[in-house]
Amino acid sequence: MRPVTLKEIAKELGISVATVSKALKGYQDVSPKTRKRVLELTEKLNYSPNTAAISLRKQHTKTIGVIIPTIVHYFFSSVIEAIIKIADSKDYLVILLQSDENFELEKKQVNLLLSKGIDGLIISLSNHTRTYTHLKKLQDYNVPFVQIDKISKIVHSSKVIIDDRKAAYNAVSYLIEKGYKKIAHFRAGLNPQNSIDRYLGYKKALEDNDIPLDPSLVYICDNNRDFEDGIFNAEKMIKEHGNSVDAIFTVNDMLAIGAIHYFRNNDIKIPEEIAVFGFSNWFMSSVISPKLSTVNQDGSIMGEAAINVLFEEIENKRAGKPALNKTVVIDTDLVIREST
Amino acid sequence: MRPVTLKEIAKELGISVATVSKALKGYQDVSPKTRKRVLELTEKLNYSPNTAAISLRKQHTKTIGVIIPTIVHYFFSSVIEAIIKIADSKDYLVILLQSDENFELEKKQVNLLLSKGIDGLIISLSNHTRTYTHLKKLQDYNVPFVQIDKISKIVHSSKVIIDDRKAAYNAVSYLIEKGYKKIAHFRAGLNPQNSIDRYLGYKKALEDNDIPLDPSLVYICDNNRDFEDGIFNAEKMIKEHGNSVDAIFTVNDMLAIGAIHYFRNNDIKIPEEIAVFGFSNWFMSSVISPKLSTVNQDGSIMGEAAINVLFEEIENKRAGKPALNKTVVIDTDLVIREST
DNA sequence: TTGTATGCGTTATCAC
DNA sequence: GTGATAACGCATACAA
Repeated sequence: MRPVTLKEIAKELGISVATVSKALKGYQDVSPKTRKRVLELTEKLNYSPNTAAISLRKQHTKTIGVIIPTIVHYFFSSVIEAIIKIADSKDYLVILLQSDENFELEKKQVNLLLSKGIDGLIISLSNHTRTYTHLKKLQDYNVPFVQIDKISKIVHSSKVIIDDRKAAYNAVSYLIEKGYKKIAHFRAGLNPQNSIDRYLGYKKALEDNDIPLDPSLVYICDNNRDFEDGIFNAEKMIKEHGNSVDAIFTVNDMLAIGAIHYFRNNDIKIPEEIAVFGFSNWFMSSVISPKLSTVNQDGSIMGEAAINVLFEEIENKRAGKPALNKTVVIDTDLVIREST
Repeated sequence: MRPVTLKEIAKELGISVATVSKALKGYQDVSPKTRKRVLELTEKLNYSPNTAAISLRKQHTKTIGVIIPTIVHYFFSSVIEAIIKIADSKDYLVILLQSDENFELEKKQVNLLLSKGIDGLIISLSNHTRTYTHLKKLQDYNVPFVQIDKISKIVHSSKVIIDDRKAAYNAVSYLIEKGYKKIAHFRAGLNPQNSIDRYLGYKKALEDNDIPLDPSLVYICDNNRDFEDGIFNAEKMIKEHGNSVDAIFTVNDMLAIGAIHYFRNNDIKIPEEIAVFGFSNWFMSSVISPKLSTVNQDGSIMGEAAINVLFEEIENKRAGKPALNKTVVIDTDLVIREST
């Protein structure tokens, strides 16, 4: 069985394709009687228009692309879920691609999506993205896009982010207020903007409280195995600093959980001997023991904001106006649990 | 800037569209000189063919659909990741939809995808799907699809599943061998095939070891808040049976983790006083304390199998052959950790 | 070796 | 109120 087409409907009814089309679209210049016949038959035959033909004709696809570094990730999958839900409710479909933190792949995927003719794109950059010709290309072709979470500040586009610096600042300030003095930081690689900003927030909080920054307390965890990295660096830290460190602020929850894992296995009490503060508020962080204090970063809210901004941009483009290039900053808050 | 078309290339070169098209497709009946000119110009102008036009012309879209009950879920997101990766490597795009365990939505999404003209579909049914006209419709329109994980046995299609019954049987048998005698079961709702089969495996293992099935030890957890459900039913169980129960086998890890949470908060020692055996091997299960024994169910492997079978079906259809309707059973194994 | 013509399914313009 | 017809961009059978 093949999908029924306008032509077949028209033939069956003994009228022209044009009339059928107009009847379906509710044009006023078609007689009620004809409209009724058309509607009945299309209903009966379960007609649904061919998307490719519409895309070709109307030059839009009603689909948007989403490129994300990793899908199996509590935060990102929440983002994706929100995007898909809202897109679906507006009859947009979403094509999901995973860059795998691989810049070349990311570039290829943008091109793929471009040739596919998506109506818009939501993208979170890989950790290794340092050139932006692929994003420029989107601009050249006038494809609306919004960067989320891991963004490039120098590319002009709409953005949805959290204020990483401020969030980190707040977390570390909280630790200091609580009386912790020697606070280590487990950061990610040198490149991702997130990692930089969270580090900067950490640094600023120390400065503002007259605690000198000790570079030997900053551990770079960048081999993409966060849990193991957390264990590894916790061990390293204890070797290098004994039990003098009284708190750690980690760039994400997984690293924190790895560290907690190490401390528990080595009978180091949390938070008595060392406090641990994470970042993201993964579901997991409320389930492990001790429950992790962390920065709450809500994926659903970010996803929702992203798709809404994207729709605004699409709307805007349709109206012939220039891109909005707005930046939405999502609120974060501190979730204090047992680990601090 | 608009994407360049064949027509423009042809005009620029002073040749016909047909020749350009053929040159690009590597047909032999075009002179090397012409081909070279075409290739150079398309390269320079960054030509990439319009997907809608190709879809319309060739009656395929090079995209497949995926419908999943919940995206934010370790197992399913692993499945999705694997599907996307392999699809991407074969230049197929994937449209992802979430049914949210909602049957009406699932139906609507199948129709949406159908009118979109996907080349194939991978679907995992919602817990509330009990009629299958939407799947039949896929068959009517001859759209290859494969059911995964949560499937309907009565719908004929390719399937990728695990042997839930056997896996559950093995888990419970292990518990019995270990000496546990009064083994409770936290199951999911009455409908999903998974839940039924795991229950059946549990039951069979008891029978084969001459342990009478005690219906009061089977708890139905079906309000979609697994962690809380685990806590709630653990409490209920203790109230009803005191400390006479010495093990629980749960239909998924989240439920197990909820139960563990309750036991720890109430100073019930695991596994000394009660053992807990989960199902799925979520990442989390190796990170909590005590580490959870569980059935390992690998999402990547299932995703990979699903997309490969789907491609086989697509290939098959293209060759004009009838659907394969093959069933792939993915191996599971027991991961024994600290909770048993 | 190249070009012409046709059709994929739909929409929109314009004539009737 | 209805119907040809062209166009969207591409691929292909056939003619030249």
